Amino acid sequence: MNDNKNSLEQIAIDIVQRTGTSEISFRKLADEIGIKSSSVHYYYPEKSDLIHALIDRYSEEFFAELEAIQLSRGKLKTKLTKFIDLFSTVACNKKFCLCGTLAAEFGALDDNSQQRIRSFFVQIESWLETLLTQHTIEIEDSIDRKAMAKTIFSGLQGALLLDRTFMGKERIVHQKKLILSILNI
Amino acid sequence: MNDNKNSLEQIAIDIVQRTGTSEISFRKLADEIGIKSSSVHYYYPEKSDLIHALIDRYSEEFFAELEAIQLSRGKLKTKLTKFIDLFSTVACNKKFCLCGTLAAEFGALDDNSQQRIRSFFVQIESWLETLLTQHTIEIEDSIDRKAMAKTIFSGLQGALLLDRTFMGKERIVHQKKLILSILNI
DNA sequence: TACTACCTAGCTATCGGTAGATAGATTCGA
DNA sequence: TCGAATCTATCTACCGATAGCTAGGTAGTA
Repeated sequence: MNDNKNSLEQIAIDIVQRTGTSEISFRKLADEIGIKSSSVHYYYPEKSDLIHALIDRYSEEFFAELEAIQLSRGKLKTKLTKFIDLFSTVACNKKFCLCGTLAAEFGALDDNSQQRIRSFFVQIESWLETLLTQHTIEIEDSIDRKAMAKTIFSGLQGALLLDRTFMGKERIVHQKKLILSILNI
Repeated sequence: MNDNKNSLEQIAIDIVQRTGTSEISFRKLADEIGIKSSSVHYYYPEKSDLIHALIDRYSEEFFAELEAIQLSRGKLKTKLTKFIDLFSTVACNKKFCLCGTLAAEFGALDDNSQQRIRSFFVQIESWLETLLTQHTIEIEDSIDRKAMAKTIFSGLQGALLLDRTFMGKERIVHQKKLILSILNI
């Protein structure tokens, strides 16, 4: 990918995670790297094209991290801790999940963006469910893997949203303790 | 309060809960009730004044509901269920918490709005902690009331955010089961 | 030659916000 | 009690800034 295009996406993703889509504009992004706004339209004809690219890129990067966790050796507890630490890092950088941010302005997005965000959430919940299933002998049979995956992810998203407003990671830590406790690991 | 002012706030709160602050404009709000945008500035000189009013009003209405729950008779389980049902209702209306929405665009807000949102979250967590403390004999001593309050609220906020994108209330239901289960009530 | 990655220049629409006017209601002193 | 003054809630008319977006040009590369 072109250097400028790469920088544009990085900058845009960062702004969205901190402030939402209303704070990105073609002119502002162009100014950041010293080109003209019309040149940004060369890469993304419409703003919705830019948003789609941001979601796709953020998803790819996030799932690459999940794959690394999946491929690493270790117990369920170790892998879940690595997963949760991803959220702590985001909170400490005063950011929120890109797709979480967009989910908060869901009604303002086009259908295509909405579907991409749903897909992002579904894939993460699915990854978590797979993780719990692969380590199935480490947790009790009575635990509903699918439901637990959804509960873990939504709990962390909420904790991240709240923690960012307080510039800490307290709630994520509490969620972590709760998760490890109910899984008894 | 004046009828028009009242309507403006109701409409604005609804829009923010569905789409975020970028979708409200003085002209749009004015059009909705058939007045001119300059008349909206009569009530709210600047946009930030409007946002502050929305947070204050939303907070008041929410805490009125919490007070009603607090004053009702019943076990902890009953009261917690009523609390959680508040979130289910919001999700079913395709909305998200107003302050949650604003928290997602936190970096774009003025200091005053940020402080109001923090205060909203702190008060809710405090209300929950008080609830757990008042019904302290119904749950185990080992449970950290303060931490549990934060965990319950952040979990529900995340579940609400996610459920809205799927137009359901599945994750809220899962969170509810988890909460009642770990409290053993 | 054709493509990539920019540029200049400008369009229309909308934004938040302001100045100043006005009709009707309210208040208040003579 | 009546008229003057003031207040409330709106209006018209406008401002400069910024938004997304487009047409058409160009230097360098493949």
